[in-house]
Amino acid sequence: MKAVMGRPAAAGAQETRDALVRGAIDALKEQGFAGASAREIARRAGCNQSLVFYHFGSVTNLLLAALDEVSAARHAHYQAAVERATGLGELVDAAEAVFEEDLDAGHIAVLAEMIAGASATPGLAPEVAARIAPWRQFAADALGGVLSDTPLSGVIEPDVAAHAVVALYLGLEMLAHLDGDRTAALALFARARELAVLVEALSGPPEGEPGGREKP
Amino acid sequence: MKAVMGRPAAAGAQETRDALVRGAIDALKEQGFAGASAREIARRAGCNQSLVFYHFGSVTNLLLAALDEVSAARHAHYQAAVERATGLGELVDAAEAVFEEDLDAGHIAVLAEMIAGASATPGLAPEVAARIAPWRQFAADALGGVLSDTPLSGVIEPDVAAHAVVALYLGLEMLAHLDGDRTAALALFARARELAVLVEALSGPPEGEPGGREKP
DNA sequence: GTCTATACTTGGATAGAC
DNA sequence: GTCTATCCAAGTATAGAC
Repeated sequence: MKAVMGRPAAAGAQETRDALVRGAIDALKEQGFAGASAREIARRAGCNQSLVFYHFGSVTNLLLAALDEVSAARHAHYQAAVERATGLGELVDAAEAVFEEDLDAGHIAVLAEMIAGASATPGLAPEVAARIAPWRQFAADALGGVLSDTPLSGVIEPDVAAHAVVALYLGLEMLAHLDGDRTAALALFARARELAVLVEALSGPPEGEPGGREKP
Repeated sequence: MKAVMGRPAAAGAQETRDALVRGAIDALKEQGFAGASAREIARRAGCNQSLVFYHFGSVTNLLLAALDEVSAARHAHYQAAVERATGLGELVDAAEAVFEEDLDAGHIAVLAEMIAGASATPGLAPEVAARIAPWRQFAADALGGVLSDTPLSGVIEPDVAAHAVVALYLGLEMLAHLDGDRTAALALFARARELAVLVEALSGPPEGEPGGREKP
């Protein structure tokens, strides 16, 4: 009843891999790229340092696996949050909620530290860049779907704005993490919401959903 | 004819300090926080590794000195560029010009790497944060002076927007540096300029400068 | 002030026992 | 698959000669 599937027989291998990835995420979040050593990650994972190399070949590969994990989890989560948003204001709401979650979980910190650390390790930059491209694409899709109904559609290109959103997201995370204070970022989301509803008002109420919402 | 002033007698001391600071800036830019070691910096400065500790006490102190140097140079330069801008559109122009200069000189990279690296070294975060506060303040002043004449003055608070500007600046630098391509950032500045002149048009032409500019 | 030499520490990576 | 033991490279920092 064992080793019947394609999965290798040994017990706990996947658990160890997961623990190492989790440890890498936490290490990047709390100690940065420079502090995310094989020894530190293994300590957090509760296993031996050599397992980093057994399972991932190198520390760099493990860090990239951590970035993959975060990217996949985020993509699914963003998708769900954004699909619920019907207008620009709701999109800002979704962005704020997701921003706080990411901040707590250290997801954006992983991204930021990997970008900053890419300068140190030859060949790492393109790998990181390839894993960021989907984020930009996703932001572009979300913005494109919402901006089309507003007067901004003529002056704002979704992919240009998406680049700004990703950059802003990154910068806000770094500043918030630096001084352990996210109130400045939250104030910004609040203002963005005001601007969003202002723009929505300019575009005029669409034919659907005139006010009260009734189920047919 | 020597050692008459308050300056210590020895020759070339200040030159060495400057070379080390310059080496630290370049190392942070090209190899990141993790690659900015005493040995690497000294190699770039063309001197011995031990001089880092003689002049600055520790690598961390040298990196902070590099951040100080960049901050001071930037502040003076921004001031001059912003004072020339009379409207929102010209402010965007100034921001773009300064952004490219900073990108080339590695100034923002120093900032970004120090923020990212602050997680690795205990006690570094508040030091870095203290050196960023003036940037935010400066952006707030520049925005406050320009926004007051536009319809945005009611919905945008200068210090909130300043935080966003600093964060965006940081994020754009990181992304541009990551894939060695600043076209996405430049496209963003182009769109921002369009939006700026659009807002300026909404606020109506002010009494001064109706069109042609004549010297009285 | 600058250099060489060196002590000490940490980290990446591999070999081999279990 | 996991551990211990170990090698080697690189980094911080200090001491002492010049």
